[in-house]
Amino acid sequence: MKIAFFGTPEFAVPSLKAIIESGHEVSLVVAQPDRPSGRGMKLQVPPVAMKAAAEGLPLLQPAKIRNEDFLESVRRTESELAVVVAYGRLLPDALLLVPPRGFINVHGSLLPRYRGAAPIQRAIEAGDSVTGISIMQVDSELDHGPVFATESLEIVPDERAPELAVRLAAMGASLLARVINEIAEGTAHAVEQDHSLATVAPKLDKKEGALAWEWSARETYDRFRAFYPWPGISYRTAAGEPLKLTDMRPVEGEGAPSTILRIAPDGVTVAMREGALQLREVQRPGKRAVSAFEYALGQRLRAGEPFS
RNA sequence: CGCGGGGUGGAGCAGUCUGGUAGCUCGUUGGGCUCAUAACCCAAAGGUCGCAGGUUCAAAUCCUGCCCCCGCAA
Repeated sequence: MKIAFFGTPEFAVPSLKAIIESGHEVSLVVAQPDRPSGRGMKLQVPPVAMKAAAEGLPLLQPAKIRNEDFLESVRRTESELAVVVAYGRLLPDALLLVPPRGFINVHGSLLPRYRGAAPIQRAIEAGDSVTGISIMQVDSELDHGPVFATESLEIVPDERAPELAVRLAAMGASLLARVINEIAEGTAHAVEQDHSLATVAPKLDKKEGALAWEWSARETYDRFRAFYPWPGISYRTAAGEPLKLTDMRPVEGEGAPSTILRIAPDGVTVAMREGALQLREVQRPGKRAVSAFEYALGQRLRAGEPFS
């Protein structure tokens, strides 16, 4: 089959690779445009675009996909099927109608749970111990179409979003390859989602990473794992300066929230609403990340006083 | 030319605005005490204050250029 591929970040690369290796023809790769980012605002090439270039595949990085020019260039590929994995934009209905077999999507959750932009992070944030991959037919509503296949994956206790994303991306790629073959053979079967069970996983917002002392140690740690490395968990010190908490773990302990229970080389333990957090590494703006112990030394923090 | 912060004994920081004997906590070494998980007491060693140039009687501190590290934003 001729297959068009829509995707942008690292998460989508294994799926693209799986299609290439499946022997089907990748007729076109579409990724978001190169965007300035990072210090100095240098132009960054999305991982999928890099992979496409390295494989010598036809590549488009349109700024707008809601126009006739773009639709026409997809039509010209005469693709039978299109695959979308974390492309980063909603696809217009007119585009969905172009390939005869439509679009299928690799989604990082067990649908109908966690529809939306950040399924992996939201599963970790919620403290879930299991998540998974769903391969579904794209329809005009967000992550709403019938599901061809799912596979679940255990979230290991201390796992952070990037590690889980890597494992899910690999799993998604092999499940995708299987579904594509079933579609090619005509044996694929999609089941409508139970929409009454649907939940939404909105994209992460920077503000969500602002630590509140009313959080329990457990909640904080789950958020930390979900929001790592971005937006991360940060705290505003008494001096009004933001402090990123770049490594932590929940520990036993109790006290008035924000009280420093212990300062030791392996970390600074601070009481939360429930339980305590051992802060292991922190980072001040403009500074490199240092162990929480070193931070405490430099800031002259003392056990028994509030953390700042 | 996107905005901004920082480079001070081994570590983390203060001191820079208002030039004039280099300071704090920790670590290290030696000694005492000892049940000591950073945090018992005493003492000591250890610094070309990122690099180069300039201003000045005098520069960590003011000016210029360069190198390195990092945050924001996306």
